[in-house]
Amino acid sequence: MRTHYCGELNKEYIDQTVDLCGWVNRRRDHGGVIFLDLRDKQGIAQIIINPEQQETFSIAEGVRSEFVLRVTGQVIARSEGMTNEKISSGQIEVVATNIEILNNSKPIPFQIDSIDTSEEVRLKYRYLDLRREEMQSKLRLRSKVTHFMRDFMDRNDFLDIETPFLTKATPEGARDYLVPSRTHPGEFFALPQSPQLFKQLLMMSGFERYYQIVKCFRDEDLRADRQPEFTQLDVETSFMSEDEIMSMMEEMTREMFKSVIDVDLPSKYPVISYQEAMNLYGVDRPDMRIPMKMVDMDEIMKGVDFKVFSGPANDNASRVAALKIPGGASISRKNIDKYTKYVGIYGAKGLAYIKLNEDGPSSPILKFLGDEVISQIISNTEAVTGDIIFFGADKTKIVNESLGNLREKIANDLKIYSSDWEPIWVVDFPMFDTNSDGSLSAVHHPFTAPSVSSEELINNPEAALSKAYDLVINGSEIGGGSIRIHQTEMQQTVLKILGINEEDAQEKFGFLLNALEYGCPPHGGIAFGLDRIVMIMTGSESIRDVIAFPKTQTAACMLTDAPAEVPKKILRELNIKTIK
RNA sequence: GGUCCGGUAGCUCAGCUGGUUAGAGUGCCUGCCUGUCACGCAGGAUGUCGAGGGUUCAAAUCCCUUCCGGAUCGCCA
Repeated sequence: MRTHYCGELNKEYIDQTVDLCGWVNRRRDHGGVIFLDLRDKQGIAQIIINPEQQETFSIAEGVRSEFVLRVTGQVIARSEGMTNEKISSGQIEVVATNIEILNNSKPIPFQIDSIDTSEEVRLKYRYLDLRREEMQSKLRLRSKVTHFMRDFMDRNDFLDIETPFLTKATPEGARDYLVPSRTHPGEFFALPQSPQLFKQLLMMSGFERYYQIVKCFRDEDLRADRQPEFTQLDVETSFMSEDEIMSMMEEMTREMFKSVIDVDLPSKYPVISYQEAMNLYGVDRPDMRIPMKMVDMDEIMKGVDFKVFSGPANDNASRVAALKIPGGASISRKNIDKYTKYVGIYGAKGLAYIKLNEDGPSSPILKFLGDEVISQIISNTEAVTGDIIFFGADKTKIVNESLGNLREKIANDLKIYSSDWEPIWVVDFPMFDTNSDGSLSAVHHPFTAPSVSSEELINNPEAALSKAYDLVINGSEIGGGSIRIHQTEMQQTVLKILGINEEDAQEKFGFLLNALEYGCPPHGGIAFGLDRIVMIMTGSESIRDVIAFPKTQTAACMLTDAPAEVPKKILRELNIKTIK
């Protein structure tokens, strides 16, 4: 139907006769001459209709926004002063000799070239929202990313193997999405939270290198960066060490950033331990673009006559830490109140601070600390005039979370970034987390290998570290993986520590335990969050902006109105009775 | 489950210390206009003020409940 795309036309096509197909982006009717901006997937071209072309002109008079047209015309140069720098075809225009209306359009609920439409409306008319150039380019970039991933994995001898969506509920972890079985009354499949066990089984099957770009499902509350169904690049290898896997995945991400958005990531990504990340940045996914670190104040504060600080400083489960903001003395009282409120959501009871003004330090807590302590604080934080120092003093978890998140919030508010792109590996995660009831749960997942022997593990599980690694870019956890347990005894030990008895283990994933006994190779892998990668590459605020048809915060689809009730007859077939 | 913000014309929003017939911009419709590119000018139509209940002589406005959207804590191996 077409010979060219609107967006590709430029001076080189002058005098050519072209057939264009697309949507009417805008119509400008001057009475005697009509301009149409015709839009296709490549861009926009201006069509001009002169009254001499009587038939064409009368068609153009009836054309409205978003009509679908096929336009035949001649490319001509625009005369000086009439070019449009905003569009790629702005040097030329097309004189229409014929217009065919392929379809008309009702007036659309919002303008395609306007961004200020509520997300609610955008999602309801997602097919119109996706016509916007911003959305088109984000999904184009997403396609480039997946294409690059497949190409890289294929070049490195990885096999793309599909795993089931209808599978078995996993122990621990997130809430499962369930699918009723018609043929097994009262029984349910679970949609996979990840293909974890299947990819491990593929290693036991001898494929050695597996990958898949695959949907995962978790029935948990949504966030700006969390959807109930999301996509992973899932990878598993045999006979590769942690270092070998990390270095290969580094190469993958480095080449990907270069090829997709022309960004040069460092030739070697820095590595930080979980413990150090928590101490310095308060989070396990540090944003290394921010040139600020937390400074430990426990030693300095142990003896001060100020219980708010000395209490936590002398308690092993607590800490006192400082966060210096360069140039932060200009932060207003009002904003300090705002930040105090902000850290409150993480449980902090207050936010002490010292401002370093021209005329010396100023702070409501100066009188409690004394000159010597204050000068120690200033020297330890390397603070200078014009800075502000914030303090956290509480349970370690509260201090880390409040100062860690405050660090990111202030950096964003004040635009304190030392660079644009900073990847970092976080390693040496603990194996287990202690629950409120004293029981243990896996930090990564129950198949992650510890970096200690099974004797050491059972003797002191809380202290054991795992062979897990997360890749963090700009404070966003974009990938995580581990070396897996490949020996039955170790796997049983871990399950035992997690409080899963042998019977339960057999019932829940006996297949994996059995498979371990038939020559399971050492193996490990990683999974990348595709949506989050595309988010940071496109600078999107919301994960919904990089997914064609996303769900709202209540996990509903505004377009299709899913989820929906189903006829009683169908429920009966599935042996399901609803309570409500 | 908790906290916070929002819901008024197709869209974006103002109005909210209660008080005449609920406004603006934009879109839409009509007319005029031969160089615009967010064209311009003139005129016109368009509202369950998210829903339900309450207070009141009177509710978009105050109170309660509820639904929807968003941010976030918990949750997310």
